[in-house]
Amino acid sequence: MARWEPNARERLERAALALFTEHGYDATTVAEIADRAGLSKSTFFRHYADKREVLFGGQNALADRFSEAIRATAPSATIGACLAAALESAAPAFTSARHGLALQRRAIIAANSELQERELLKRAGLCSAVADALRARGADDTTARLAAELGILAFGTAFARWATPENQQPYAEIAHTALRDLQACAAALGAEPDIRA
Amino acid sequence: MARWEPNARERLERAALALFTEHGYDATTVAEIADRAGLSKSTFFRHYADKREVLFGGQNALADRFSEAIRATAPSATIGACLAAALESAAPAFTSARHGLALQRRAIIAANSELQERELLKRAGLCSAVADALRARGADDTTARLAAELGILAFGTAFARWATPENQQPYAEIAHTALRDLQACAAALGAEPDIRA
DNA sequence: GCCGTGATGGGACTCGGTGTCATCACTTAG
DNA sequence: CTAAGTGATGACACCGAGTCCCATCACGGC
Repeated sequence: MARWEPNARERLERAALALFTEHGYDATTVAEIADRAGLSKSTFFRHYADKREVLFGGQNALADRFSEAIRATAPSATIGACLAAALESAAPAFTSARHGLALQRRAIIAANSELQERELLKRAGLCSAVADALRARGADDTTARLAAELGILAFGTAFARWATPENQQPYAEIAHTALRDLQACAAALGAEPDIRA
Repeated sequence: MARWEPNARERLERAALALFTEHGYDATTVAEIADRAGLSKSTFFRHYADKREVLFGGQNALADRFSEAIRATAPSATIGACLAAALESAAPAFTSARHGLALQRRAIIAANSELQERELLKRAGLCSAVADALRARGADDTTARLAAELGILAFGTAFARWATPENQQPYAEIAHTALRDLQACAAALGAEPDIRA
């Protein structure tokens, strides 16, 4: 595809991660990122719409994975099974090899609210992708939205637990327990006496 | 309190809402907003940390209302009742008198992803406020987080239904049904057979 | 060897956002 | 009544994100 050095995006992401970790997100200039990647500011913005976006390249692929995983489930599968399938489909992105990078990225985002906003937007994107996929299976709107929210909540919990310095457990296991915890919780809340003021 | 014209913030918010509606968010300059409000760019940033923030002044107050409403519930109240109390406490902010402004604001935000990001951040703030309040009542972490997420989801649904041109129903009723719908849904999802891949 | 295509670099420009300093309105002490 | 103090403001300079436009260079096909 690309000519010259074909790894432009990858180089930019590595450079950004390194500089953000070294000097912080705010203190790092787009020009500096581009320089370290051997590119120019113009080229950076040709690859990423935003300075923030350089940290969220993978997030976009996740939405597709989730949708596809749900679309691939048997028509008889329960909604819970669909969510489980979606969360499992993300496993390849969270191997132990990427654990270090995930920690670095997490620390950067935690230190900057601009980046937290972007992460929430990406998460909302995941949410609507899942909800759409569920609706396509025939779930009604409210159920699809709630189930998607639940699924993404479980995903968020699982990811947060996985991306911890002490963690040694593989992502798949963590995701599984997170999902079951939430299911139990939902049952308990749903079983409460009717809500009256 | 303030001297000169004491309505600086209010004037800025009105001016911003008007200009955003007229020319769009992106095409409106902070200097233009300040001009129309009879102030300067410097003063704008003294009142709002951000250009976006001028649309989200009320959101901060909501978090306090929610926390306070939950803290004020009887110790015997169920979690569902706490959520209901929180959502009801927001009613004064959503009177029919403010319906028009809410519609305007909603349209502006819907047209700009920067503003959607900010709204998600504010919503996340509401979420952790509610979760904190529930934890303070003794709820365990997972339950508090899920319940808060559920409550804010219901709030989001209710607000979306309220802030519609055709809507005539008062916010309180809408919030009540949104909450019950979600509770029923949670029960259904929780009652599903155990989640296995 | 020539030309089209596409990735790149460079520079000019706008605007959001920060920081500093002077100014003005109003208050209070004397 | 005046002088000092306080707080909101305005004017200005400055930096960096993001946009636009145009020149350039590498590679493939002819």
